Amino acid sequence: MTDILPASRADLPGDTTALARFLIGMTLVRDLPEGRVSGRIVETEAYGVSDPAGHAFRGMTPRTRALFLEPGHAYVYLAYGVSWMLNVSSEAAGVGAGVLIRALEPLEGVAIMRANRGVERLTDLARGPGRLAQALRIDRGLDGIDLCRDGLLWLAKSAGDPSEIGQSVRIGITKAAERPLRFYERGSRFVSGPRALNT
DNA sequence: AGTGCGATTGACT
DNA sequence: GTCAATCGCACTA
Repeated sequence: MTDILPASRADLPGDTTALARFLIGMTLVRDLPEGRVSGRIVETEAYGVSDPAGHAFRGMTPRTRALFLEPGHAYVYLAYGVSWMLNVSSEAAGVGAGVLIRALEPLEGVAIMRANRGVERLTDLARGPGRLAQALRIDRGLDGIDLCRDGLLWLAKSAGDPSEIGQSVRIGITKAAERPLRFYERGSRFVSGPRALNT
């Protein structure tokens, strides 16, 4: 039973940076046995072609296979042995690139998110890539799935008017750290990172 | 087969 | 503000 529909792949920009910007304001939906969890995407980072910070920079490996799928597939990996990260594949099939989803504004299923996270504060549920994955119970099992189909995890069209989008350097990387490839909903309380990067 | 290192988070001074 | 946890992976040999 859905009152919202999956995004169509044809609508997704193929260009990684354009996709990172495009995803701001879209809805990410996770259907769990207990019910639906969803959130508005408020922060992304682009990891495009020829980007030394990108996991596909040195070619395809077993882990990064999903980055080479056509746009709109999930690339999920474990960071620091602790936190799961969700990316949306970008660029044409065979080209390795993607967009990291860094933060959500909770919409549906807040009680489920609280249970998954073990915290109460609304702004702590999905602010940060590892936290949002925990809130939505995202792990390796979702690696490679098509986010443009109504399934376990999928993308839906914009959840509200596009607001002003800010741009900054990416968070937590050392390679190519100067590139301004992070996008966020300006002023949102649900965006991660230092205050200086949310202006 | 061994090793160094993160696209982070939460606890702590 | 600082810092350790934790482990899969990519790289070297």
